[in-house]
Amino acid sequence: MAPVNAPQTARARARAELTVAIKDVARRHLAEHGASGLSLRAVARELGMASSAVYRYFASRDELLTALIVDSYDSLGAAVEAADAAWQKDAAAAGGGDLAERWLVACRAVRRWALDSPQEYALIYGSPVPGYRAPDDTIGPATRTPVVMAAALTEAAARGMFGSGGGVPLVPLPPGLAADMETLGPFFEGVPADAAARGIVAWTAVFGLVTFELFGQYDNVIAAREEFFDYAARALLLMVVMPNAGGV
Amino acid sequence: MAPVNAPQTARARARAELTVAIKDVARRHLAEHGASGLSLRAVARELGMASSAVYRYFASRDELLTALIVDSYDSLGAAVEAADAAWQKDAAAAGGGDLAERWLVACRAVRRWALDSPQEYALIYGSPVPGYRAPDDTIGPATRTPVVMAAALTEAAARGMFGSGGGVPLVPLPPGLAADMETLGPFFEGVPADAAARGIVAWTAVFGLVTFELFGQYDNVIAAREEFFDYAARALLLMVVMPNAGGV
DNA sequence: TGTACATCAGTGAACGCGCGTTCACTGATGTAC
DNA sequence: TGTACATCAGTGAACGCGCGTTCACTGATGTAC
Repeated sequence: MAPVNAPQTARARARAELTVAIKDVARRHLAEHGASGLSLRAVARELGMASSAVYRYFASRDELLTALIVDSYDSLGAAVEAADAAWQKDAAAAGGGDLAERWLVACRAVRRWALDSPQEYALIYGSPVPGYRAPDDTIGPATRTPVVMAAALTEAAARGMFGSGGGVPLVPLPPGLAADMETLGPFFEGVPADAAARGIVAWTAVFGLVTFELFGQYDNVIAAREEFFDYAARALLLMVVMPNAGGV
Repeated sequence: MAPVNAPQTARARARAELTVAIKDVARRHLAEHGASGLSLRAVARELGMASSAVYRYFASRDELLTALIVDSYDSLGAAVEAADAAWQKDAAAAGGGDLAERWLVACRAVRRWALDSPQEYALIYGSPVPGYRAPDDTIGPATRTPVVMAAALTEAAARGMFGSGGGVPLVPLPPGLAADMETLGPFFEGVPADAAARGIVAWTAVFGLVTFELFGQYDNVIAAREEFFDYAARALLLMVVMPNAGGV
């Protein structure tokens, strides 16, 4: 296998560039017409090439769509990771750092990204495209964001916020759910299973908030969007650490 | 204006029936091809009529879509109201009734309806149809479900679960959000503004849960769907009454 | 009750459009000797 | 370094399809007198 930075042939370089260009145009079309309105012909037209030429780069419309989905997950994941890295830097400087802040920073990064790229958000968290089945390539990129959000929890556990009991659930989980949490153990090291389950609820809820805001369910309901989102994110965090929250 | 049950002319009756038939077929097509794949021509074809004939019933594709959206909101609202009415009947018989149960019953009704009619759910809570703007007729029907969910909260307030302080927020809200909650006052009689705000978070989160389950975000994550949903709904309720939750 | 007219449902052809995908081809770029 | 061949990008025409919407029309139903 050639080294990553091997001198590319002109052909290979051109190919890589056009692949990116096609995706860029497709992304813009997505933003204007939605996923089901994405057309290979329109993309080709805008790039000034024959529609058949696009088939040298993507074998079908679905394959182009998959590439956009993977890119979107990656883009969101990178944004959240960057926000978390910034928090970690500050925390290291301050010798510790506020975990609630860490959670909030991740939540805000999700919301920011979604507001900045609403159609990409809709592509990955909105209604599934009818007749399209996402291949397994999307799983990895899709995991990046929840992993960061889980990190705040595991650090909370490391700091002993869930009590020295360690793995003993503070609220018993029904058996099937307990088994699920067992499987997810690696993502929640040291976190009691019931708190981890609530963590998944909180993760879900954050995307619920963003979805409602973006898809118009808050029109005529909530005007102070940012204030509400922050308040909600904080309340959800309290829900996760709930049994210890007596004095909060 | 004619009385509601006035003897209709044959023409009027036929019109009403065909209107329903068109919507029924359209709903089925929706379930198979999604909102953007809904085609007037295909609906007409299945009904054995000329595609132009549909225009006697709906002035455009968008108008048909609006009718389906209104129907969907109404269908969900009716399901949740029915579940709540059943709870109220039991509660009256038992002389009170468990409010947590009331909340749970409403949440489950939302989920059940969504699992039974996934494309209708996607139509109203999924990605907006590109180029389609929902008219104001949808607002009323859209309100039915949150109204029921808010009822559990107001009854909790009536029972004094938020303390005798009444309207005094237990956690201060930022000013813009406080103003929003002021506006929403009628829906949350007697409920402290901060608890009402958390109520909106919980409402949002429930739909977030349903959306994640339905749109595949829990694939390979949560297998015990029902157990998880119930657990989540309970945790969210505790979040709403949080400041009093010390012993729960 | 009977007739004359107005209303309405439904037809079928047409307009003008865009789509995904295939295929035989030309000409440029890359590679092996 | 130079030549011969293989690979690949891009073209343009074509296939076969479906769509929303309009329009002039026929014939049935409803209504006013």
